[in-house]
Amino acid sequence: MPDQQSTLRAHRRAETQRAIQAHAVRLFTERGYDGTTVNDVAEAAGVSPMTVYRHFPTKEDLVLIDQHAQLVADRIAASPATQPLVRRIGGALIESTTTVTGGHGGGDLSTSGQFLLARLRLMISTPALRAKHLDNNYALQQAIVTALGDDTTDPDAAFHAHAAASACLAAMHTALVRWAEDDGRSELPDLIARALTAAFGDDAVQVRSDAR
Amino acid sequence: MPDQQSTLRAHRRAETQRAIQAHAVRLFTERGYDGTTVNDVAEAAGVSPMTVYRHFPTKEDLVLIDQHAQLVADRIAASPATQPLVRRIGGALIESTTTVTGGHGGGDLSTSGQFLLARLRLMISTPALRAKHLDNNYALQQAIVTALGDDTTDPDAAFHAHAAASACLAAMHTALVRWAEDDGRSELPDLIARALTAAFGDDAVQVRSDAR
DNA sequence: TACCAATCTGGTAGTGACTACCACTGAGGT
DNA sequence: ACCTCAGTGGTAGTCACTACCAGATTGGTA
Repeated sequence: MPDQQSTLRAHRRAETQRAIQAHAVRLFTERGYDGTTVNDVAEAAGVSPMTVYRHFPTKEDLVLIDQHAQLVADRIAASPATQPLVRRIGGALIESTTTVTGGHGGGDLSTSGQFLLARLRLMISTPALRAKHLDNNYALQQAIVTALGDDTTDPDAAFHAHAAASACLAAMHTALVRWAEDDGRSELPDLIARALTAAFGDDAVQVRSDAR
Repeated sequence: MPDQQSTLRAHRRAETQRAIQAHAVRLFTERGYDGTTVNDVAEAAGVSPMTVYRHFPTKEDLVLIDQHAQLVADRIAASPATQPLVRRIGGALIESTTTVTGGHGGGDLSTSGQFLLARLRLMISTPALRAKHLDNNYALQQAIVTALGDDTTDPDAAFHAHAAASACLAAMHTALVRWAEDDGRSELPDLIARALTAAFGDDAVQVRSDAR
């Protein structure tokens, strides 16, 4: 069965994709996003401009592509439906972020953490990237509402879910900005929890083990 | 003094700007945003493509430009600093929206209301417009935090303000989407109030005179 | 082993948004 | 009447992105 149908092919594809993205983020950081053409990225990665477009539909996706959304949606669907919306969503955001950043202990970041930080800085400072990233967050909001699984027939319930999800994601974005300003020195999950608390009040976030 | 320095000139400038935008929104609605070129808009408005770019820096701005942000910032600055953040911000959003939509009584919309609705529909359905609109909301968030006037030296206070502002704006955006889905039949200020309540709880929105 | 099919890659020639750079016109104030 | 300058238009160019087509490599098959 074609599950891992051609490991070699898939692996090579993933590898060139990773290489292109790495060169892109490096060049964007060095020369600026607008000061770097897609041709520059292709040349640096040793491929043709065509190949870049095959792996990344747009120039923005060279920075923005990740699989965070799927992670969050899965956590949402797995959360107990008895809790209030904001807590379900906020909890999923915090947990999935913990997975991504890895439970490193406060100090310096791993290589992947530095890469994430570089991408985040570009997202925040470059208007085109920031705009598309916010739109991706909007798509994530739709996914979250779907994953909540509450009855979609009641328009009021759907409205409630959308309002809660959008507000939670906005708070998370605020935490991401703060994290980038701190150069990743703080614990991102803690920052998200604090942002949620700041927006919704103390009862919005579940009591945690308080590892601070 | 050059306050109203050349009424005729300023008036003509504002008039062509308005005409270009009207034709743009009409064409985008008829043929789709991506299916309409800036040249098409220029031709329909009877000006050269150059002139369009003089008045609107980007194609997206043909739909997005408005002065809502200034209205909100003014209201924020005028709000009493004693109230909680979410209430100050939410109140300003509701009040400024009431100003924009005009206190019409439930039924059909004025011409300007229809125009606003058409623009909003484009913003929601067109990815490029949606992304830039969300980024404009992000800029508004910065403006709101500044207008709050709380001491900017304390990073924690600033973080709190950003989290609250972003969450409020997200809730408002949810209300805007719902309003567009209702074809503007509901009262937008009421929808915003409901979205804020859905996200933050009953105590987030001030009790209103209930003019319904 | 020879063959087929699908995928990966590269090239060419566009379209369309947007940006210099320059020239013309007409309104406002002296 | 003259000067200034904002407003407008034209040309040529850059760059993101998209068909359309062609060669190469890999995986499975007769």
